[in-house]
Amino acid sequence: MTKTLGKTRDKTRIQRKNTATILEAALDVFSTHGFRGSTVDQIGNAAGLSKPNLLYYFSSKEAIHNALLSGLMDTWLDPLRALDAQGDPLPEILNYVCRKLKMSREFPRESRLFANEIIQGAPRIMGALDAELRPLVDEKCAVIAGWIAAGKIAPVHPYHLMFSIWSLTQHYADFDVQVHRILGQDTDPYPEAEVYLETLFTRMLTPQTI
Amino acid sequence: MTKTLGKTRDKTRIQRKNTATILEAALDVFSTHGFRGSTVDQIGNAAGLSKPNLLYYFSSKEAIHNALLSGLMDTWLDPLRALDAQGDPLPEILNYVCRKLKMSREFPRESRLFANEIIQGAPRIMGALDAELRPLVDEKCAVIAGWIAAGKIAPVHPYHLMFSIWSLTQHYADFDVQVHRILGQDTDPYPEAEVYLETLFTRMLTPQTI
DNA sequence: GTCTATACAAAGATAGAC
DNA sequence: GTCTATCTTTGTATAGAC
Repeated sequence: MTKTLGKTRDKTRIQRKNTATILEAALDVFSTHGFRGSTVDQIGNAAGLSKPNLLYYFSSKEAIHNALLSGLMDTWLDPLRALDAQGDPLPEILNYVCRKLKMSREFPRESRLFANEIIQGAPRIMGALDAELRPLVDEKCAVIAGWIAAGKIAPVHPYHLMFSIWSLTQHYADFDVQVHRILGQDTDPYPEAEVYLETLFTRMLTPQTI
Repeated sequence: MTKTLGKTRDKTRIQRKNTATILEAALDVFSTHGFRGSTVDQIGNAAGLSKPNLLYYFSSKEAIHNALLSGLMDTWLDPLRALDAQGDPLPEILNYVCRKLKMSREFPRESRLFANEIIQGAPRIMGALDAELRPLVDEKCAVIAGWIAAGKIAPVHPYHLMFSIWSLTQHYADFDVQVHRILGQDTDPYPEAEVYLETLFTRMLTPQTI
């Protein structure tokens, strides 16, 4: 609102910074407690801002949640988009598994945010599932079906293969607490998980030449 | 409080019926919205009882939730308890997978209740994880390690094998909405899931004789 | 045992001063 | 842009009539 470019850019910089801080804090809170289980106060505290100030940047609690979700689906699908129909079938799939596992490791909160949303009936991302997820999955499953038909990998149900990759990799983010209760608090499960999953998919997908 | 056995039993019968109705309704609501996302009103409506009447049977919202959780862990571990160290290794594991998948099919709400709890940090069942889940898992993983050492099944990390069984089977209950969005609303995913999982674990665990 | 009415606390959102 | 104070709604739980 001020006239000078300098001040305008200052404002924008603060806004950007606070917006980012809020989203960061909100990710923490929403991913742990779910949408209805989270309060604006909690998010404010986590962000170091007062409740009214927080609502100066976002018009409502739901607006914050939407901002998080709207960016999420895109990022979430990146590893699958990178699956290359022209590549070597088995390595392509193993690399996809690897990328997905890396996402769980690096973005566990995003994974839990997504999981919370799906478990609770996906009320806010049902549209994105139909518009973005399903078409991409259909496309990539067709690729996999092609590889199977060509005898490049062993025959399996492409869609359930997809489900298995998701569930196996996301488990380490979503059920993190349980994994650590079993393996011990100080254990990093990811290195062994990577070995395990590579073994699993290699054995399952290697064509039987007998 | 009445003197005659008849009336006393009548009361008890009503109490049992209403208690069961409430728990049934609460399972519906809690498994969908999580603890903090659920309201006593919702549960009351689902149970066909007024809010105060519901609180006549359970002292608080948390008491209802506790009643559900306390029974859950035991049921949840039954399929794993049945894993028999004396049995044939591969069929034993495949049967465990099968029982676990059947649990997802028959008790999807219980699965989601559990998933909600774990994702949100397991505040109310951390104790049960340490006291019941971990010892049982340790025991059964030792059995599996024995089978591997004896060359009865191919070498894999026993604990990650366990995680993979859980994640693959529970996925069909917890991410039910997503599965149906991908496969179509009217598709029953379980028959093909069973074939897929049997194939997966057979290929992974069959010892390589080469 | 079940209801209506209500107390009480928590949470979302706004007003208005600074 | 940020705060204090406040309004309003919603939600947990209880009081007390029937």
